[in-house]
Amino acid sequence: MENGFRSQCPITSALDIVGDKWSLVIIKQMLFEEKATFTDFTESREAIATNILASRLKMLEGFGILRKVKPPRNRKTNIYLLTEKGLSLTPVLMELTFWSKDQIQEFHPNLNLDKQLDHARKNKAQVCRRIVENYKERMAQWISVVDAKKPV
Amino acid sequence: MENGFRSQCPITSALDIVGDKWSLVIIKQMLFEEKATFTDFTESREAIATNILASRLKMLEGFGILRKVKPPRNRKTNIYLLTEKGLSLTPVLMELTFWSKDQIQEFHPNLNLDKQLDHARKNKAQVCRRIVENYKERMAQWISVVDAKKPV
DNA sequence: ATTTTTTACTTTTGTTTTGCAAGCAAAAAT
DNA sequence: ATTTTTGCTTGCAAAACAAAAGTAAAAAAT
Repeated sequence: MENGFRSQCPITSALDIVGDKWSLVIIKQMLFEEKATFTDFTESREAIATNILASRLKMLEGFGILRKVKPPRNRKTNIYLLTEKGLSLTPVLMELTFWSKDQIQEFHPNLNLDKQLDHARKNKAQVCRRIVENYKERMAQWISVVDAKKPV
Repeated sequence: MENGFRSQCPITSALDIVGDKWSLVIIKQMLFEEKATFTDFTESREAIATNILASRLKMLEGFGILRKVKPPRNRKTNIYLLTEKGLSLTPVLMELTFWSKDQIQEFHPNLNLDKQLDHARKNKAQVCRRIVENYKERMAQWISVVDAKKPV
């Protein structure tokens, strides 16, 4: 293979990128929990170590799943934004949620489940679009005019 | 948390179970590549080490994602079968496939992509059902009459 | 303008998970 | 009865992950 991927299988190759303990958790925190800066992530109760966080953010940026922007009037803080490539993992995250609700409550009775999960399950495509739109609206403030002209 | 799960988040909790390097690959090999015995897995080109394979199979069995059966007339070979809990990960695997096709071909141009992926994307629920049915038909031979009476 | 705090990391030092190679006992095939 | 196959386990090296501390630059407070 000799390009870092285990095989030619699309599933295995996807997992070669996001199939570790933290990548999808980071992406989920961005998409659903308003996390956008380095400290946002460190303040989550799902405590990821800062060294791993730094390396995962770098790796995900390298694959174009997220990108860093500087907010205007602050040269220190970085805002991490999901790209289209990252946002297109939304269906994967949704299906993991459905599976969790159906199958792992027996091991973990205290799962925090959205009350509207049944609705989401019946309207997957629509709900997925709304999640992505909501994200983009929330994050629009961080996208400078000059960025907005480029394809994300 | 104190039950082995990182948080109450359904996504994170699903990843606490199948979010490692090999679990979903093993499940994929069972569902799509006819792997059913220990040596079947070891003969795959996605070479998983036997110690890890053994520990993952044990772990997945513990979570009820797969189960072991003895084929009639052979007391040595074990057949590993996906349960309903395992089969219900099919949508996750499908979405990973779609993401792969759309987003990682640029890093991995030689992906083996099914010619019918576009059809699958437009008929997700139907294709998912067919995949599961096909799996069950293929594996029916290993399910003894006595097992078949119990819920899978 | 100087000090303090915040932010975004890096470094160090373990520990755990993964990977490789070999070994092994029971069952099946010859 | 001997050889091969099957389903693992064991021992050790390498890589990933984790906890804690440290650091340098920017921002905020004084």
